Amino acid sequence: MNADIKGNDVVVSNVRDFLLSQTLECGQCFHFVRLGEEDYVLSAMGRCLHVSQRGDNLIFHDTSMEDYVNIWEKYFDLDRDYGAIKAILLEKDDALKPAIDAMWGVRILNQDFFETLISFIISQNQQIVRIKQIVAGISYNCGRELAPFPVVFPDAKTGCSETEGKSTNPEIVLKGVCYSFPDADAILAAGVERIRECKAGFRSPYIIDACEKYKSGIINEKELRAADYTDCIEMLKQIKGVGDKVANCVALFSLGKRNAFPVDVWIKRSMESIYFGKETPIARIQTLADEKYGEYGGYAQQYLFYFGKVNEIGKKTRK
DNA sequence: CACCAGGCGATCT
DNA sequence: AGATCGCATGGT
Repeated sequence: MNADIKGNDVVVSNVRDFLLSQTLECGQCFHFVRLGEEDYVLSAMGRCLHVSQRGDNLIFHDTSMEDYVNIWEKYFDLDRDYGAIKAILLEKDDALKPAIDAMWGVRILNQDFFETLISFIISQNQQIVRIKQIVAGISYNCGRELAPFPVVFPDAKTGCSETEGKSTNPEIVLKGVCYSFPDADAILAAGVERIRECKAGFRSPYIIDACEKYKSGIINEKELRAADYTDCIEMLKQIKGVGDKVANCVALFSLGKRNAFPVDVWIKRSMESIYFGKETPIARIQTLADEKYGEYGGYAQQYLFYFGKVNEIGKKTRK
C-alpha cells in the first residue's frame, strides 16, 4: 500500500481486503451518500470527503496528503493487516468462512466517539435507512455547513432539509451542501424539541442525556479508551438509552475495543442459525462469541452481521 | 397494509 | 434474574 498525490487527489494504491461500498454500507456509519459504483461522499471527522475506489486504488478526491495521513488512513483502518485477522478468525472457527468470503472488503472504521454515541442511540429499534435520515436531519439542523459539495444528502429529507419536495436522486439533485455532525453544545442549544422535529421520537431525551453526561465529564472519552472492555461498557450504560447493544457498537466503532460484540436482531439470527439451531437468549450468544472469537469478536461480528442481514438469515418469511 | 426495525426502560413475577 | 410491554415513526 502506497499513497501518492495526483493532481488534487490522494491515490492509495495496492489496497488489500478493502471494498469501499462494503465498509460504508455494512451498518457501522450513517452519514454518507452513494454517488455511483464505489463512489461516495461522506461527512465525518468535521469534514466532507469525496472518496472512490477503482480496483485496488482508493481515491481521496480534493484531499491533502496531510489530511490523508492524519485522518483518513486511521478512519478507514487502512494501517491494519486484515489478511492476518481473517486467517486468525478462520483458525478459530471455519464456520465464519462464508461470511468472510462474501464480505471480504469490510473494515471496521475508527469513527468519532461523540457522533458514534449519538448515532447508535438513535439506531435503537429503527431501520438503517431511517437512522441515516435522522443523522442527516440533526446535522442539517444543528451542524456546521461544510465546504459546498455538488450533491445534496438525500436522506436529509422529510422536513429536515432543503431537499424536501425535490428529487432525492443524487444524479439529479446537483446543488447542495454537506453538514458536519453537531457537537454536544450545538445539540443542547437546539433543545429536545428540535431533536424531536428531526424524528428521533422517544430517543430524543436519551440524546439530551448523552450530551449532558458528555459535557459534564461523567462520560469521558479518554477514560473510556483507557478502560478495559467491561468497564467501558458499564460506563457507557450510565447514559439513558444506552444498553448492551448500543454500548458495544460505540466501543467497537469509536473506542477501539475490537473484542466488543454487539448482539442485534441479525447477529442473533445468524448465531442461532450457525451454532444453536433454535431461539437463544442474547446473554448466551454473547458468551459464546467471547469464547469462540475472544479478542477478535468485533471483526467476526461485522462479517456475520452484514452477511446475515444481506441474506436475511433466519428472518421470518411471510406467507 | 400489517409487520417490524443494528433496543431499551419500566414494570411486573 | 427473567418475561412482557410500550415506545415514535415510517420503510418494506
